[in-house]
Amino acid sequence: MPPEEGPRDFIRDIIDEDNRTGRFNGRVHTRFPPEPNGYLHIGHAKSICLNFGIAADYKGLCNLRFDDTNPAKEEQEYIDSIIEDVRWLGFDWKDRLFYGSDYFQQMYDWAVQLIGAGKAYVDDQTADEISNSRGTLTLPGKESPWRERSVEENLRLFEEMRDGRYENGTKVLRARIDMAHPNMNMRDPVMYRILKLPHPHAGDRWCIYPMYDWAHGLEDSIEGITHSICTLEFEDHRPLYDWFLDELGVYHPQQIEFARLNLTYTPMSKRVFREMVENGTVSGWDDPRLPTISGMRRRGYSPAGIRLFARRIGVAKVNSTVDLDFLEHCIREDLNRTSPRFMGVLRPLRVVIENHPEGKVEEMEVAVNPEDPSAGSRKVHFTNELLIEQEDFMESPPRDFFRLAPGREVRLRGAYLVTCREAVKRDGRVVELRCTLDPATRGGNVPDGRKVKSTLHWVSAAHAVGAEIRLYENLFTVEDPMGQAGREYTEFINPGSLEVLTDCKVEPALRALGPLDRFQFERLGYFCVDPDTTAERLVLNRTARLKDAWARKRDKGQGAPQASYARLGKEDRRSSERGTGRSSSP
RNA sequence: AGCCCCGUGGUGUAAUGGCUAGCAUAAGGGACUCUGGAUCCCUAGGCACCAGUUCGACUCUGGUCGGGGCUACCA
Repeated sequence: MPPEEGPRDFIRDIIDEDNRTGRFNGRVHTRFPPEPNGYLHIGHAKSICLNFGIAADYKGLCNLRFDDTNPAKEEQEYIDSIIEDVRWLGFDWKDRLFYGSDYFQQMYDWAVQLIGAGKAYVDDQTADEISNSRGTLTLPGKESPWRERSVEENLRLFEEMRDGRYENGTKVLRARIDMAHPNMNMRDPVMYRILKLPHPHAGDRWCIYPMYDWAHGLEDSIEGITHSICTLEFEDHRPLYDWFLDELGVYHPQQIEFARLNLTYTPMSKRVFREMVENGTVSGWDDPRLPTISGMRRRGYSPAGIRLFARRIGVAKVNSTVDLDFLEHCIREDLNRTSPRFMGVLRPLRVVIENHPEGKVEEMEVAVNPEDPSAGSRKVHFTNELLIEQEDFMESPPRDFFRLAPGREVRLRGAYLVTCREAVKRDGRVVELRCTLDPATRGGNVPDGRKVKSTLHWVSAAHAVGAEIRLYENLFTVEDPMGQAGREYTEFINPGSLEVLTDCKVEPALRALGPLDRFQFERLGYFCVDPDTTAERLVLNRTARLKDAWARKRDKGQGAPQASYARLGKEDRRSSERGTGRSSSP
């Protein structure tokens, strides 16, 4: 990993101070500790980049550790996907892939130690009784009738719990702290529950499992973590994190909390993703509309773009919401400098070049990436029958429309300047353009220096290959679908979040690309090859549109101030309203 | 109501008692361009409020107002 230096933040300040005082002897050791109960998303990516990024900045280490203490929710499938996703993001934990469940024996021994010190006890109350006796935010809780059991009895009972002598829910081990504590987390929290369930990593060795609060600090301690970075909702848990470590007298990392990522138009919850996957709103955890890592990968987002985003948003303790546009901006920034260019036509319009002999094929040399001369050039075939974008032609254009119109001259990218002589119509619809080219402008160069207002992308009808192209829009119609008072997020699902175009025509060179390969269709946006692609069918995903000043100007003129080119798909909608024919099947 | 955390342009962030409050993005304008892309330039826009400490406060203290979190045998 390159250093990728970012702005300062309060966490690095804390680390600097610790280094200055020698608190951890100059060590910096973080960890990313997901629970394998779902797929990772952009919010996790922020945490991953933070933890691995800090380790890199300070020449320290960062572990990947599964916080797998609840076999009722965890699965191997998730373990596998998390490993794949973190690696894809570009991070390397070397030989430090750990599982909290590998420490269960040590945790058990420590629990015994706490019981021995009179700091933990076995409680026979039911879950309801425990909950009801916890008190409220303002009222103290009531002590359990089992709170004063002898150390010997607690030891025996705990051992019997471990040995499977009791059924689920009949007993728990609790820390003996203070049922009147103003911090609810300190009111004798549960440390172990009985769960007669096999564990995806530990197998069937255990039937009691530790709770998060008990386990997490111990995992950090065992691994020698210096700075245990987590999200804000664990702030109230820190006193407990500290209490366990102090009572045990073991190595004590510093927990630091930061604000989790919120994105406009984007729920960030495994629960919501799961529901959308299960009820078919999206096709799976890797649906390109989802902000899961796997979804973004399939959408065509690049690891470097995501890392750039994570670095730029910074980290703080204020709850905040980042504009989804900013994520797209960062993705575009990376894709712009790395993507090879191709031409492809989403909604084809036939163009016949009248003064170019039928059957004559010219090979044009076009740059692969104007941003990167070292990428070289490619060849595209030019013939007398071409395909251009329907929306690049208007029969009676407004003054600020720069593209093709009857009598207008434009450049065909890398080919010739052409002039539209006639628009052939059928049933009132423009179905073909008759154009002539200026032979002096071969390659797109203009020897006499005359200016044309625009350059269009095109493909040779005879050479182009068909493709299915999937266009994505925001999954939701409002910035905060979860925060709409009294209404369900399901009411705000965007029915137009996916549009499938099946009659697209693209450069044949795209055939050579493999699954997930990213590229730019000039003037259209960034795309990638969907894994659904087969030998017969090329399937492409639109990752993001290019910025489109014309679409913005046009939409503004039509009095649609909120219509962002990036959001509402005005462009697509309008072209179908115009009746130029939408070659899509919904 | 008790405990904890947090308030800097529209949005995301920087400043560590001392230059004109910086950067990014979004917005408006312009230049340039074989992508109406990219790039470059310009403009507008902010320290929640009130006291106090200090030569000097975004920064320290107190209060007010506002926002968030916490009552799982989840993490």
